[in-house]
Amino acid sequence: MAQSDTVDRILDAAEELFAERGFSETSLRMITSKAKVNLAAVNYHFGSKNALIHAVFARFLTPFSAILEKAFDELEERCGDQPPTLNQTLWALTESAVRMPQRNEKGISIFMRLLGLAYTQSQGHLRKFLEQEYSEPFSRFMRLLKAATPQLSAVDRYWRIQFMLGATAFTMSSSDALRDILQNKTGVETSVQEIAARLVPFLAAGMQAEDTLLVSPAGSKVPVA
Amino acid sequence: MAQSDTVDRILDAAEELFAERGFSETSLRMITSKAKVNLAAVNYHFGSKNALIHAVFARFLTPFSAILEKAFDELEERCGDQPPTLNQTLWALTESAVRMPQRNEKGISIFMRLLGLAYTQSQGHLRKFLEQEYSEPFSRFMRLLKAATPQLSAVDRYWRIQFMLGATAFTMSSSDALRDILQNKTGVETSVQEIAARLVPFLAAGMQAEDTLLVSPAGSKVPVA
DNA sequence: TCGTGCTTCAAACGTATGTTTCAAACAGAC
DNA sequence: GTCTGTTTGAAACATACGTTTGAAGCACGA
Repeated sequence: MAQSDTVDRILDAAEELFAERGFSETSLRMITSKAKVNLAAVNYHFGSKNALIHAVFARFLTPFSAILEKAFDELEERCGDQPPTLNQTLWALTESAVRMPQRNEKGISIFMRLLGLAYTQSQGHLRKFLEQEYSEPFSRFMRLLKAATPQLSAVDRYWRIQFMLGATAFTMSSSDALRDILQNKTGVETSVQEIAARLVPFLAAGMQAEDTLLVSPAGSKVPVA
Repeated sequence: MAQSDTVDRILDAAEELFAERGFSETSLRMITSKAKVNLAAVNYHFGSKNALIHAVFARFLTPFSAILEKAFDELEERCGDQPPTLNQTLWALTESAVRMPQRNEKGISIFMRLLGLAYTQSQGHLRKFLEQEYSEPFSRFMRLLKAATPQLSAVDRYWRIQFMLGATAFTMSSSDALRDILQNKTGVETSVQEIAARLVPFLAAGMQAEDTLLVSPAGSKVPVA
């Protein structure tokens, strides 16, 4: 049992339960009983439930952001003086995610769902934690996106990035369920890699859409700055 | 006070608080004190907290699905024998949402956020309720999407619809926060209508993207059926 | 062998939740 | 005015939560 795997068992159970049910809907008692660990162990090892949530994210995000930085380094080096294209940037991101060493087969989709929840559930402490700890790779990604889409206005780009985040987080967060539905309907099996392969062209096309309509087809006025 | 506006005051307060904080994070005591109503009134009028959640959704969705059906009727009539285009279908949806009679200025964004939460927070009872009550307009929308994208394989269409749902639900569910961030950064004000006006072209372009990559640029094999 | 520091354990703490109770207040019909 | 059914009110209920406590268990160097 070496240096007590209690910590890891708690993290594994918490990660899975949080992804399934959300943060407030998951109690420490659920976590500790799934991890086969005493209730007090969470507060002993982590201090509080919020700190446990942070630890779950840190265990994944810290190595991921390192891999991502390296991928961006390589990409920029390969491109020389001209900025990487949108497709290249998006692929660098998804490849980094897919290449992450995974604890189990559900690894990626669990974490995508957690990232989606982090954005969606208004857990103030989590947002603060993520912004403080991982602002650098995030803003670097934003800079690459900006360079890859010089034709967009800042406002257009801002919203389209939100749309991309949404499509990604949402799809990946429910990728298990969506895969199962498709399997039942058509018998088609789908891997996370395939989903990514379908997602990237969708995002790139949306990001580079030409027109932002000024007036809806039905005639209602829609002012756009 | 007619026939006791207690019910409406509860619904108003619940709607707003749910949108701000999510369902489990909002207690009945918060709701009743905001509504200036006795705690027991919720269980008296609605039966349970879950039933209150359903009532909040029903109050908006029932008239909305009626408006939506009418919009689809008109659209199909206008198009005669050929199916409505993708843009027309998406606009029929967003126009219906925007044209809904609103209780106050926050009306739409509150409800968009609630819809996002409904998809995101895994409240089993809510999902069941929505599927049972509003499956018809939803599946009609799916049928229109299918007719509008005959060039897509069933599998491609399936995934791209998920991407659209994700971008929409995610953006709308955090539209307030995203608007505030943009306002702080650039001073630009944004209405829900404007977000929709930016979202629709993004979705349409993504939906009609030409290529589904077979192999990632970095060379990893990504088999696509 | 003993003692020390870290870890586990069962139990309890205080607080907050959704729900129930039952009496008081109320409205409208007779 | 009185009766009847509906709505409100204050209080309590049982349960679940995150957290704390203090004793027991354990590993390991002196």
